[in-house]
Amino acid sequence: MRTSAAQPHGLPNRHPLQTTQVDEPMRDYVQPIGRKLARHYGFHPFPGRKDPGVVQAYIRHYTQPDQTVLDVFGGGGVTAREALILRRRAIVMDINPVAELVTRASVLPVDLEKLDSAFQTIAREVAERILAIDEMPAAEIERTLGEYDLSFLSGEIHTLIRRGAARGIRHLIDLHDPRQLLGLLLLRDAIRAEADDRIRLMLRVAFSHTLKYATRMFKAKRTGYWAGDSSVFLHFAYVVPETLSYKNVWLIFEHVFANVRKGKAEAQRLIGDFYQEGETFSFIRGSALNLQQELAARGLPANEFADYCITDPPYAEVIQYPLLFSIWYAWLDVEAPALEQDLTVPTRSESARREGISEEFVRKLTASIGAISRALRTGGWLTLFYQHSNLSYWKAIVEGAGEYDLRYVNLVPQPQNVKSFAQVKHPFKAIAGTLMLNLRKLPASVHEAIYGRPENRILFPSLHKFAELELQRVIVEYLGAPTDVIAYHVIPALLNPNLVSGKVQEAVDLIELIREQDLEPLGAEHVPNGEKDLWMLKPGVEIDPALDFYDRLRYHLFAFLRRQKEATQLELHATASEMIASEPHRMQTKLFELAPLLSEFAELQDGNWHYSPEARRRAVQMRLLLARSSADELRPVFFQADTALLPLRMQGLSELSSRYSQAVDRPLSGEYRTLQNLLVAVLTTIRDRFSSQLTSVSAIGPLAEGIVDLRNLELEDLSLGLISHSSIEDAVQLETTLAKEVFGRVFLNSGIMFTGLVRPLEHSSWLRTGNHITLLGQE
DNA sequence: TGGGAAGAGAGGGCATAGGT
DNA sequence: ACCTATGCCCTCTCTTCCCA
Repeated sequence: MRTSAAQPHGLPNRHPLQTTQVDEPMRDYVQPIGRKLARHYGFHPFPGRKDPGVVQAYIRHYTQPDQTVLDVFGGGGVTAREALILRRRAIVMDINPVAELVTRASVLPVDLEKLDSAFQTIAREVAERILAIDEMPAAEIERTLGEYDLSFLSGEIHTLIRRGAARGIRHLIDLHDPRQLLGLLLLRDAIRAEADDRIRLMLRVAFSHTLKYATRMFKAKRTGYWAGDSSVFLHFAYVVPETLSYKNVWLIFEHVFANVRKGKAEAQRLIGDFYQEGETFSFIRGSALNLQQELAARGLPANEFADYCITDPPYAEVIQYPLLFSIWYAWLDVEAPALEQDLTVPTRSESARREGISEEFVRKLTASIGAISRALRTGGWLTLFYQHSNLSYWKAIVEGAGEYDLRYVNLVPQPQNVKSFAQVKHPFKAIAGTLMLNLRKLPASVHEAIYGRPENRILFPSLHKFAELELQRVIVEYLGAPTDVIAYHVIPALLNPNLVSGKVQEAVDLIELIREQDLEPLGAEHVPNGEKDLWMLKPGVEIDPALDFYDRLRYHLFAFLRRQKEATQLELHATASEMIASEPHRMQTKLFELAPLLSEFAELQDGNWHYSPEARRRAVQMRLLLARSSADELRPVFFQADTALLPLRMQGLSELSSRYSQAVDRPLSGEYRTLQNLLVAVLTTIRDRFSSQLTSVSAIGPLAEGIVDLRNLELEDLSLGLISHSSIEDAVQLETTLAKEVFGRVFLNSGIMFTGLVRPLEHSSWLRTGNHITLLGQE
């Protein structure tokens, strides 16, 4: 046991580094906000976009305004935009010149009136001529094309991105129908004539966006004029469908320009005058491998300048970015980046595939992480998006990072709002989201003092380790777990990140193996009142420190009390102290009462705590309702409640909880969590504001009858038990207030449109008829 | 060992309804 | 007229699995 007698009261100081960074990593997933922001979606179809809500939440958590956020694989520029909007300085890097074009264009201040008049000028110049191409005889098109220098499209398309029907296509010029080609040339020259650099930049973004529709790779759908997609974004390859989906270049440009303008206006409104080139924003075109050199060449500080880095590295050869963008490089007349400087390795050799990991890629990725580490201040965080089924890369990243003082802290599974058709088709097998890898730049000793992890320990070097952690998480979070709960939680977790590729039996065997090693049932003599037996961790098993500290402490006390059946306050304090002492950095948090933790599985009688299966059941149901949701901040509010009304509310909530867990199986799971969070917010607010007037909150109507589509949740579905001497007038008044204040407030806070909830008058008439409100499970 | 079947993969956009 | 949420639709290549 570690002690720190040198410090007063035996409490160690905060770790010796005076950093401005938070010690706590992000621990929970973020509610994705999807594609509704015009500044990200519609502005440019740059592939690999990340959910802006996730990026926002991470930047907010890890930084303060005016601190510096770094992204060395900037891509479409989400990090840059969100950082500036949040008033953080952004330094963004990418090797791809198109990434620079899109990112710069989205954050630069642009005079929108000038932009509009520039568009009008171009329209006057070429709109009619481009529209007339559709009526032009083929021979005349050929003759006109002959006047242009088309050598910029003579480049050969790499075989790695040429697929299927596109095998008949060899050069970039083959990708266009002659009419598209002529239209694009006219448009390009008109844009080139624009004198204002920033306006021209915006027009070039619209032009590059136009390229998505103006190639033979675009396949239109039967419905709608713009419906369809280009194979570049659909398959990350050049695929040409059998039938040509031709659209006139001017009509495309007009359509696309409107979207670009809309996204620009939105970003500009939010960034305002915070943008200052070189001051609050820098874009560095170059390879992440050369971060320090590129910064130094621009007279920028190269080391220890960034407070936080969030980035989404390419993963090996999944997408061949340097090859995929060749059509943009040609049309935008920008220099293609050198292949050897790119991280992705353009190879598909059989041997590389069998080995499952490309050494060259790992070497480059590790070097990039080294460059990030040098750029970070000590104590700074690095968040990596990890979306790859091959765990070898994961291991390589974590091991490699340690060499640069970047140490693994934790990992958060992050669901995405946007579901691929693969996910819709195979909800339990396809990758359901991203893993967020949080690392921190700290010397090993400090890192261990804070996070209690030996530096050489890799969290998930194997499937076995992953399964072990998931199993521990279920047992620790839910205070022991019966067999079926283990199966229902751990197996999907194993299947979800695609670690076992549908090999359910293998996962089951693995769980069985771990169970034999690490778990034990407590035995019938310890199970009171016919309670289902719970699997517990064997006493010697070390609980993974990546799990939440309070969860672990609560579990520790739970396991102790379940063995002892009853214990004095003193014994429990001794047990807790022993565990806290093994993690001295925890002592700095203010001394807390054990009672709230204990009350989740025990009752106080005659000065002794007695194990109570009923208390555990209630607590677990609450945790299931609140578990792993962004409503985490609400959790303490619930458990702090010290009023006689709590049991009744718990009853209603428990029932709701079980209804909702049935609803999870329905194809709603995307919306399910949002609505669950919403409901928790509603109920919490009701509790906070109206507890003096209410005796209970429970579910009625469709909610009480069975599985219900949560999207149809309405005020009537919540039953409010009024104190007995309330008059009807009081009730109506209360409802009106609820509808206006509670649901209105939920709308404001969560940003979720839920106007259907506000129907006070109808609900009032329901009350006036003298109906009794039925509490669930009672008369 | 060969052949066939099935699985899986860096999402995205338009149409529509219903609201403001 | 405009905004927002929701519904629905869309690919082809390559690997792995299964069975003869």
